[in-house]
Amino acid sequence: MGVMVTRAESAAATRRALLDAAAELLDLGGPEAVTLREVGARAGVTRGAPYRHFADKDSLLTAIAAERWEQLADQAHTLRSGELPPAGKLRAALQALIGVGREQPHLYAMLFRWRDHRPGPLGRLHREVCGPVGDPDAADRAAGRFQDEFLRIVADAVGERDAQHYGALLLTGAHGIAGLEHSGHLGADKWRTSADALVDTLIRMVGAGSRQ
Amino acid sequence: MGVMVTRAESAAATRRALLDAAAELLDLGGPEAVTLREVGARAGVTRGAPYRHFADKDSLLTAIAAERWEQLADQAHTLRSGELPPAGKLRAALQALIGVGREQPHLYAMLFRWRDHRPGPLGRLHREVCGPVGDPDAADRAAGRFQDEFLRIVADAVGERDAQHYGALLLTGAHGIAGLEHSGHLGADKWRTSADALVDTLIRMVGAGSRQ
DNA sequence: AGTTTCAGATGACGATGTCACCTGAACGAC
DNA sequence: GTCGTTCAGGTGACATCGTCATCTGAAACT
Repeated sequence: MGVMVTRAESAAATRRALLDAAAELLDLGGPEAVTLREVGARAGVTRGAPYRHFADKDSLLTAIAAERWEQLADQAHTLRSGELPPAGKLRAALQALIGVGREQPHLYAMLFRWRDHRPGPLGRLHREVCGPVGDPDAADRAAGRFQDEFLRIVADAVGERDAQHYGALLLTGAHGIAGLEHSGHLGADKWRTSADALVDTLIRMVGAGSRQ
Repeated sequence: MGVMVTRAESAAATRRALLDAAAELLDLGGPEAVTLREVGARAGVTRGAPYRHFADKDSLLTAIAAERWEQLADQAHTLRSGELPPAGKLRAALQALIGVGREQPHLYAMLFRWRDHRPGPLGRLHREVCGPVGDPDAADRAAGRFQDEFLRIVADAVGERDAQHYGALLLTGAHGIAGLEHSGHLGADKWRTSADALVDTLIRMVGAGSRQ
């Protein structure tokens, strides 16, 4: 790891610093707190520098989500080839997702955000001149990779036949648990239960339902 | 319905117009599209008028969510005293929630938003002088009313014993289904299923699980 | 060495949330 | 009925934000 000299190395380092700074700000105060000025300042550059690496603010946030999806996909892949029992793998995969929602709620919201895929009114043209800066579909592909891994885990647990239906049921279930836990609508005294208990019940029910 | 003359009537009409305009803009383009200037313009007033009726933009959006929760609570109440079979009531209640997510996704997101309960850095003081303008806890109370009604429906369907646990499971399930349907992560070819099918499976499983 | 490329800096613009201040009409007391 | 009060709404202003056009200096290339 020599000193940064080449322009490519320097640019790559800046891009990484921008991503890290933006991710930190996202965790702290949500998308609203991710101002390009503050991101640039924390990365040691100025306001407009991010536009050399990302089409706009939205692309920067999407890139962060893409990296997290990659992590989750790798984690699921490792999990799949592990030695846990099938139900245990299911539980671990769902808990991994819920864990993101618990520890990084703002980032979690980005993971399941509507993909606007906005072409960019003017930023698009600007990027066409300066060349492409990032794959806007990267997040979708990474999310797809996680879903594929998860689908395999489900198939190993409940069989290939209904893996898709039950997989969707488990995924939506975990997503809802993460969402209501975060919004505070679950921790109230009204529902005397916990996210962990709900996940376990969900897995148990799916297991029972698939065996009959 | 005479002509508006009294100041109270005029103010109430303006408040209603502001809520309607904001709700429309919210449906069209999300919270970002709800600009106080445009809301004022559609309500026939100017920029700063909303501050006479709401502490800030966030309070306006919260008031919209509160009204929708009221509707949902009333709907659930009517449903509870209806003649549908218990499982049918469950299905209708969950579908009502999912329906909001399907037809008014931005509003739906507001329903389950983290309640910041921000006291308002300066707007709070301003409101203390001009008097309170709206109950910031109204949304929470209305949401609680819906949850109470739903909890009763669940208890009628699966028994009082595990109503809380299974109620939470159903609610989180529906919430997750609504969320993934909206984000597009469910409609993909990967998960060959539908929101309706998932809801039915969920209810069937809960019914089976509670009977054993 | 001279030319080109390009990451980053800078100035500027429009939009937005918010506040302080102002205005005119409805309201209450007499 | 008159007069002072209250208060819904209008207006100007400010800070902040995303974004774009333009500029600059150094690395990269010939």
